[in-house]
Amino acid sequence: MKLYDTLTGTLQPLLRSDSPLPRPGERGPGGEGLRMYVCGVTPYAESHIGHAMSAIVYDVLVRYLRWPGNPAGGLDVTYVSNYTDVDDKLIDRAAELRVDALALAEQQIALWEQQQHALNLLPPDVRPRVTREIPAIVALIERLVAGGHAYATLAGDVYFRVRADADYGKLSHRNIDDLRAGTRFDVKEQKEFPLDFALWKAPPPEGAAGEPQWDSPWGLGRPGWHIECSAMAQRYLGDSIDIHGGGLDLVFPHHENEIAQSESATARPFARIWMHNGLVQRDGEKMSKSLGNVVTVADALARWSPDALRLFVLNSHYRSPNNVTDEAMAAATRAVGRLQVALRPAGPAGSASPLPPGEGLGVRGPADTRACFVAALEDDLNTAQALAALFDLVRDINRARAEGADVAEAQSHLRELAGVLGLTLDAPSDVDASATLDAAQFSKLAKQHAVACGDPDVASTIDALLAARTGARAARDFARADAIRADLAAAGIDIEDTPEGPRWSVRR
RNA sequence: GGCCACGUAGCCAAGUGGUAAGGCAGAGGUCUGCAAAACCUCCAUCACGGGUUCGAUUCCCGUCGUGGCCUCCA
Repeated sequence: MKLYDTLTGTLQPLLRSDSPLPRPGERGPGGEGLRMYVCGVTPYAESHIGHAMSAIVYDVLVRYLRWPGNPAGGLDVTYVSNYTDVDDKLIDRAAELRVDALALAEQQIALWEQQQHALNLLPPDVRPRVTREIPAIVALIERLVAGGHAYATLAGDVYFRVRADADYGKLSHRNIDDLRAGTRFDVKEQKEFPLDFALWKAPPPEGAAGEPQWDSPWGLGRPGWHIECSAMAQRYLGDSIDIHGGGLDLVFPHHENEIAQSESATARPFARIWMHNGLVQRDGEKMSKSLGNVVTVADALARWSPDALRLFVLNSHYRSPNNVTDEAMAAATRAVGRLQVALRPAGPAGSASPLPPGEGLGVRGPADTRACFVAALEDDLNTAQALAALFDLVRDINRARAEGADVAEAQSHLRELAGVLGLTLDAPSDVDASATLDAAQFSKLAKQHAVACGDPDVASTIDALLAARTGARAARDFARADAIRADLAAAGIDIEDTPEGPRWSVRR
């Protein structure tokens, strides 16, 4: 598999002959498999669809790498993603809300974890939090100070010495002079150099009201923004990792500073591949609080299914910006429906197909679909192309089924490949969905059409109405049949007549 | 001001030095009592202007436009 590496600006092979990676169940030379670290959220406010997009991208990468169907035969991946639960924004936000900063973080983390589950995101193997990693962070800072890469000030802050890092700027492809020209710092801080950044922050002179703080060799304080990721990646994955991921907006300064810290401390390459996902836009504009166009994960889940959201994300390349529009989301919703329809059982049992499995499946067939799917993902995780292969298989399945062929095998391929992308394709049960509809409205409909129904629940009422419609059709009373259908449609129930009888579904 | 991406059909969006996947929408057809679903067919010359090349949407330069980063951000 090749992935685009921000550091070199090129596609890099993930698996190199000089660094054989272990298979599932095996242990690598260092006792670890493929090591992947992804920068998680700062839990100071509700997560938005940008966080969801990022999480979905890395989720698919992990699923694919672990999938036995990939050319490497499935890899043992250790996936670490952090929570930065101590941070300026978090402290400011807590002060605004007059709540405890750590409590705010706790609450937001709980919400986001619930949403991650709803989004069918695999939990990372390790979810470290800054507040629980202070010793590792302090140890790393001490190491940097000892090596001359950092210095403490009289105020009790510790700064990273950017000028001591010869290749500072290599990840974001800038040089110190360009960066310096753009600085807007007040130089009242006791920095040696304007670009030096904080590793450890002493409480402000006016007092650290409500700020979390810990003891350290430099006095009370808290970690700076970037050091936590260096420390946590190192603790859980080692000095050198295989993949480091995050949003494109983290390239500078966050990842630039991480690479500076980690490599200054260890003198070893920090990550083999730096992966960055593009950012979500809303109607062509950046999502931001000031524009008031932030779509939270809760908003998104209320409007669109997890599969639709995921398909929307995967329909474009992970490095491109992804523009969320109502129209695009509606298209994704319909597309998910198309995948679901292809997975419906072929027909009534007993009408067993005379064709052996695999026959009649068009020119492509499941094997070719798999090959296209794999080739697409091998090439820098081209999920859009992988999806195209899935839709080709959908067409083949529908066509073959119409011809009476046995499509069960092809369907299981479709289900498996969709699963690699994290698509569940489980349509929520219509009976369940109907429970949320207005029962009174439907019983009124039943009365209107003079249909008797013993059970008051919506699903039973619909079944009774449908039975009446079927009777009307048999009697060629199409006016009555169509009136029932029209009234159900007006109430949000769609009807399809199939060889097995009428099928109803809740319109979403 | 500095750095960097991108600009493909009505919309979303892959991709390639030799005339462009897929999804949604639309048109016609098959099926259906009529629909729906499904299937078949149709629907773009790739922002604009130069250049390199036998040939560019794909490479180079410029223009315009959009977006990102440079300060917090997935």
